[in-house]
Amino acid sequence: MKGRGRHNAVVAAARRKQILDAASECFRRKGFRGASMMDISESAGLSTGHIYHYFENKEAIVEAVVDRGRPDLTDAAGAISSHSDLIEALLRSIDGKGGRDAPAVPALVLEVFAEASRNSLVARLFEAYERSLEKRLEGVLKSAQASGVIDQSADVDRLGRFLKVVLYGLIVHTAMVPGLGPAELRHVLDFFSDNTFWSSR
Amino acid sequence: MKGRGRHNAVVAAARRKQILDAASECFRRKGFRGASMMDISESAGLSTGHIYHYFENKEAIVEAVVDRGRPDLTDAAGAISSHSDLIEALLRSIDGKGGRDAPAVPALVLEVFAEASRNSLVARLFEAYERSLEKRLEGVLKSAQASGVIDQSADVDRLGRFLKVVLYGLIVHTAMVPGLGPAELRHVLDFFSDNTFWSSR
Amino acid sequence: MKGRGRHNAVVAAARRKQILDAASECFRRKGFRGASMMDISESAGLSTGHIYHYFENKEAIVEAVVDRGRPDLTDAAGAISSHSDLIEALLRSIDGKGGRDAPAVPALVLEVFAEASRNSLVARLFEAYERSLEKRLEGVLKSAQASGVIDQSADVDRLGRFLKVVLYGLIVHTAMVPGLGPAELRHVLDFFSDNTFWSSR
Amino acid sequence: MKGRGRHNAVVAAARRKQILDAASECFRRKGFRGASMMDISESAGLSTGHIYHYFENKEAIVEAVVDRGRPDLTDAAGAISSHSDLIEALLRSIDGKGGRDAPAVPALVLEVFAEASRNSLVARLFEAYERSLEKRLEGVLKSAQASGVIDQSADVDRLGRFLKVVLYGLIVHTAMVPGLGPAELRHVLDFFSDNTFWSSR
DNA sequence: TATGAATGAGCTTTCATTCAT
DNA sequence: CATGAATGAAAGCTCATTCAT
Repeated sequence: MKGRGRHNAVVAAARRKQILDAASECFRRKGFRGASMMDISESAGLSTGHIYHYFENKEAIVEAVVDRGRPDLTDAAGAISSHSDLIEALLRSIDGKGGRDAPAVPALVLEVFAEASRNSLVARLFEAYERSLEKRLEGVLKSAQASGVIDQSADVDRLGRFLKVVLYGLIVHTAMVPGLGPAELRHVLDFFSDNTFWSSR
Repeated sequence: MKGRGRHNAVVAAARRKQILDAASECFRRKGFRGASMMDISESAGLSTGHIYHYFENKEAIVEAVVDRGRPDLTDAAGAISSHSDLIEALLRSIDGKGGRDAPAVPALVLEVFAEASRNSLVARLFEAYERSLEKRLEGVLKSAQASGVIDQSADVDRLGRFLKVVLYGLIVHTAMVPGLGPAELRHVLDFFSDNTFWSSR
Repeated sequence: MKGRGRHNAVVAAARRKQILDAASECFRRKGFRGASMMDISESAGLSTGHIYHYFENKEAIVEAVVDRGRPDLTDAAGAISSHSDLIEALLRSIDGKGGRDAPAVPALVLEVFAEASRNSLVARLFEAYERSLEKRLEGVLKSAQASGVIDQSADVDRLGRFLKVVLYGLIVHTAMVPGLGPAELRHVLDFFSDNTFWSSR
Repeated sequence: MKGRGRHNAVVAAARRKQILDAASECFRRKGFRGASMMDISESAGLSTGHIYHYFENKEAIVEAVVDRGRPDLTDAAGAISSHSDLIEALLRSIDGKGGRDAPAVPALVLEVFAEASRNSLVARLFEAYERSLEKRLEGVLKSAQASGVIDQSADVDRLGRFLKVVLYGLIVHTAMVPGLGPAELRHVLDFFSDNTFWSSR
């Protein structure tokens, strides 16, 4: 029974992921309100009713999707020993590579931005998102400062706050301009590095 | 008949504004999809059916709301003779003071960002928004360069592109963080001016 | 005042005709339910509200349109001295030339047929239509019998009843088959005359 | 799963029939436009929304109702060995006994006639109806000719075209005159047989 | 566990009718 | 007489959610 229980738990986790993957894709394409439960169930390959075994309602799915989009902190502390490392680390914060369970697709993040301004639960989740992002930036910047990429005298807190805003802007920009790849994003960030406080160039 | 016609035109324009004001508020609070025609009509103080005398359908209202949020270019060319002037001009681009018929409320702009990625008409209007913003920034930066606030050797184009991203980020930030006022925004932008290419500080 | 009164009556009659003409056309194209009061008012070239000065409501317009479509009896008693005369007289009963104030356009008559089976007032008007048609046929047939075109021994009553059914069928056929002109209709009726009771051929 | 699938198919077919029966009755009483989806759903005994599991929209219901009213051809080739047989076969073409899945209720056929002149899809279905009727008449007449009921020299094509018109007229007549039973219809058709080309009387 | 039939509230939109001007 | 702004009651349709199987 215990073995079966554990097996069930594994299957249940897989089902939840299956549903959240489908939901994320639907939300990205149609928005939280535009995507119907049937869209999601068809996309996930199971029946509409079955979804309600894993999530209480649509709202719960939205929350779960928003929640797992939060940036992961574990791998962020990689060594930052050059400009390139820094830029790459920043880019990873928005291109989804730095996500936890799922890529933080920009178009979906925009949806979260919009939803957060009217859904208090999503707003709270967004705050967690923001905290994660700040922590991550702090880690990256301190690592960069430790290796001398950033000048010792730089105000890392202010720099972090500014960078957060820049990353938000990049998320918007990436979602809106279809063909925007990492190369173009790097150009924007390069400008940033050209005109500042870096110790070694 | 002519007098009546003119009177009607005036009243009609007032009604349209009345509807768009109500719709903007509803959209801001509930989103484009979440706000119902009844929400809008009640908020505007007229019957649901009556709205259809002024707008063909809900989509047309969305378009009109999005369209009138586009930044105005006319007053952007004020003289930029100091850092403060520049920062103020930039802030005006996002706090709605620089709008045309209506303030570009950040939360509403977020809605536009999200909607643009799936509604082609809104996407086109967003492009116009982006062009307006670019033009406006170009004007501001050239004015700043002319008066020596920005160094002659600065690459105004790249600077403009970067600033656009920063402004997008500020819009997101402003919409998400409730108590964020001009003072805090100025702090973020101050950082920008501290670390760059300015000729006179 | 009296002169003005009479003038007003003339204008009023003209307005009513103007409205009924427009309504007939709209009803023909969209059906009684499908045509809106706005369709009719636009087509008539006056305001929606103004129509209510001349007709109590839409129902009254329907009735008036149905009523004036009733075949006219006055000119039916023309001499029937040959087969051709007879066939032409019958054709006139359905092609609208025999109408009173307005042509009995087949597609509109179909609308009346359908409406009559559920609208008791239209049903009563249809009965009047049927009586008129019967009277007309009786007149035509008696005239034909008087001139020897139809045999004296023919049962004019039964023949009339049969012809009425044939005419209903022709109305349906004419409305449904787009290119159906008088020539084709004559062919159908010719068959009728080929195989019957005519005294002189 | 398979058993359930088959069961579902059976239930689904029953539901479709249930809906179409209810819709036919509603359409007959109120017309295609006059009958609302709520009328139909209440009459069918299920919820409004549920109907949309079986039909894409109201238009699809109209089509299905019109389509299944088309005369069936399979049983039309019964032997026609007497006048009575012929008359009965013709009557069966309009009284619904000769229909496929559902009786072709005259009042409903009138609705189709009227609708066909403005709804292109119904128009196409009506053409199929007309073809079916023609085929059926052709079969009946050839059978009658084979058994000598109709003279060998008769032009069966022209006769068929004429009969089609007569049948249309009878449909109109039947729908309009409430108490019209088979007996009266037979009288009208009897007249037809009295005055023509029959070989054996 | 899994299905999808079933519900009913709510959506956008249309339209006959009224009425202030 | 004449207008068309204004109303509100449906209309067709969608969809989150429930539940019998």
